[in-house]
Amino acid sequence: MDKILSRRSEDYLEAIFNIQKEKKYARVKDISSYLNVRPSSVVEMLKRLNDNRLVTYRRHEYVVLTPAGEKIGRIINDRHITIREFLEMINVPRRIADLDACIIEHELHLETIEQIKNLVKFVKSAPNHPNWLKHFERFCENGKHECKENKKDKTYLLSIDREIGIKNRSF
Amino acid sequence: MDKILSRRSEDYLEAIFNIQKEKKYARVKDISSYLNVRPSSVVEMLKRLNDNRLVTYRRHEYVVLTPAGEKIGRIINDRHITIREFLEMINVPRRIADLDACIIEHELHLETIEQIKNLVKFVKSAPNHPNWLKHFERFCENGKHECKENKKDKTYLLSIDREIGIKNRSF
DNA sequence: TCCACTATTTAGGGTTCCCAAATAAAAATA
DNA sequence: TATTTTTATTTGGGAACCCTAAATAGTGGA
Repeated sequence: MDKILSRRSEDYLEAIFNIQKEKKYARVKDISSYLNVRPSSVVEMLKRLNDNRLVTYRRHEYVVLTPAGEKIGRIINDRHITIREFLEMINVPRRIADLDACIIEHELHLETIEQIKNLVKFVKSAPNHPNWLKHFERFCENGKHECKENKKDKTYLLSIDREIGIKNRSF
Repeated sequence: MDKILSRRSEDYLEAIFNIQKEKKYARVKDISSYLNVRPSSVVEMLKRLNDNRLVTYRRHEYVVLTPAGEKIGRIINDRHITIREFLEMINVPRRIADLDACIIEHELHLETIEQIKNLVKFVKSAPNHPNWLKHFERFCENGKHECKENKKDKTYLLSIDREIGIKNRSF
């Protein structure tokens, strides 16, 4: 399942996907203003996407995603959200997180996205979630772990070692 | 400090940077084989980079990075390493981590890279570093945190809360 | 019907990269 | 040094992608 589509095509699909969430189907004008390009550019792209069976497009009528197109639109959108969430989680400012998500949503291998998704879930669902983040924030500020090497840590660590089956920890 | 260079130009700078680490200066042939392109393509690019004062290039002589070019080459390479480290840390297979790093090393905002770098440092230097990773691995496998809600955890969490100044935790 | 809005076609442009073939220069070797 | 081999450069072209302005055509509401 190699990369067929240009990233720009994916942008269009994502745009249509998002527009469709609001209004049964997208019009050229909608897409044009969503992506900040001229209508003629949209029409050109729609033809391409239509040829690739990613949208159903008939002149002067409507544009809707085919199942294949919707799948891609959804995936790209999902990646966007995942990446943005991850970046925000590690304190990248929202605006930048969003911009960077726009870029890399197109580029990453499945495995990579999957792991980022896992990481986000991991941190979010951790029993000490808000804590982890606070901890990280402090680390960003002063480069140090704040609760290093005290007794309770060791107790805790050893208790986990036991749980997950590590035998010898060298502190 | 906006983006001037194409990602491909950055690839060339990174290539030259890496070649220079071995052999005072890079030759057309070296770059050509490093990037898997024909010599004529290299020459063309070298001219462009020379015009932009990113390399010093005289025909039939040598190619070296200018300070400006070296700075970029180093930055891109550094990003590559950072991103790859991050991806490997979250269990993306090495090959894929490397490929994806190749792509996104060009694209991200400074702030984003900075935070990824911080994250890697944070995890690596954590007192319970290998543990964190093991923990994450398990989570990837079964989607659950393995040491949830036991007493020792709570003790640990509260101890950290105290340290970083959180008042009321709702378990 | 006529206007205003939207969509489409046409024709063209720009960027970025790449390559093959011919040529030229440099290096190696006889 | 002369010749061969290796490397570099120039020239000319091309493909992929995306975008636009201007002219034209279609659609729906007043």
